[in-house]
Amino acid sequence: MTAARNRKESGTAERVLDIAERLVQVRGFSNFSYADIAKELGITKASLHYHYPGKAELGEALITRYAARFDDALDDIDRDAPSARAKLEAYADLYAGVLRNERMCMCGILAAEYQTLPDTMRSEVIRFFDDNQKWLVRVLKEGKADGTLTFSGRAADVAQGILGTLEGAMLVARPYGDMARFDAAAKQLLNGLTP
Amino acid sequence: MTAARNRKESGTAERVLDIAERLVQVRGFSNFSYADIAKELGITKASLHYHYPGKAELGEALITRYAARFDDALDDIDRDAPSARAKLEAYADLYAGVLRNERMCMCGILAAEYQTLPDTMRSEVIRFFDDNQKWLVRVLKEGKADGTLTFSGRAADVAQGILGTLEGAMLVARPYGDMARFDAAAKQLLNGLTP
DNA sequence: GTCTATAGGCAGATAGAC
DNA sequence: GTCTATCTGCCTATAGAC
Repeated sequence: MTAARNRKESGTAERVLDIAERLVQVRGFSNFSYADIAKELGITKASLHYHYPGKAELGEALITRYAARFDDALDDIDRDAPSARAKLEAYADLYAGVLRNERMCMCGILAAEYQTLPDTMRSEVIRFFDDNQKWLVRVLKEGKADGTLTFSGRAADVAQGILGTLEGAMLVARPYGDMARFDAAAKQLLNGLTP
Repeated sequence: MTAARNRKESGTAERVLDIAERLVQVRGFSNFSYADIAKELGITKASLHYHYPGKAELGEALITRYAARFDDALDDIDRDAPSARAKLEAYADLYAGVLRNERMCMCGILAAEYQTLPDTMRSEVIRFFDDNQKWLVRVLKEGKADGTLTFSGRAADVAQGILGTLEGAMLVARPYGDMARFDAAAKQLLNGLTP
């Protein structure tokens, strides 16, 4: 692991991901092309195939990086948030931040396209959701312990509910272009988990 | 309005919609083609253009029929359900029935593709959501009156929350192929609204 | 690493015969 | 209404020069 790999080296491969990431989150995976990326980056389509041989490989790289960053964000929350309840708020804020950029959660939009995705991408989408739920389960249990969260039923079910609710809130709020819509949903969700 | 229009006349135009509807709900609007429909129906692509001049017109017809049927289903619920709470359960069951066929709500999947949809389709998607929320607001108010539902905050916000939660639960449950996942989310949602 | 050039396929769409 | 034939454009992908 070189120092360069730890820094934010913006080589071409990384810039390709930056552009493709936005395109996926706005239009969906099957609604952007190598031509779109090439045009924006100022290189040719053929050059893109040097970095990512096919669209499937590009897609895998996109999810991998996205999931890793999300994971880092969850670590940050664990470090900084003073309570389980605060962690959950920060978690909802992650989603809000994505929506504020007029994007959908990458794995949320990929879930909608799931039936047309290559197998490798499917597995990564599922893993993203599973990892999120694992984190949420831990936070829910912490919240029950520290008294900042309350819920009935299995923590795993509640975690799945939280994930689905936030994904759904984004999905529906984005066509309206209405952040308040998402915020209201997030607030209700949190209220339902508050003692 | 002829008798034929009231019956389920399965002329070609209608059968095209049947096939396209399934394709949209499974793959998404931009992931099926006239060729897919033609092949399944046993006619040529060119013939499809006679019934629906372009994909945009086909898309409009799809949403229009879907929304009309959904509206009918809501009327049925209003007629048959004994309480507001029962109406809400029946509403969630509508979604469950779609998911059971391994489909996504049509307007949910179109919401994910929203940025790539023709304007006319966009308006219809929004209208579908608006109509749903209007119905939900009425049911929520009925529930407060008949004592079968409880909630705090504005009914409109709660209605939006319900819609988003169910759409999100479908979105995430479908890749897992797990109905139980959706059912658990729906149950939690209902529990949160039960006195 | 990036280019030009091109292949091969599929998309939505149209003209015109029947 | 449905057909054959065809068009134009975009897609992913590859070969090979620089």
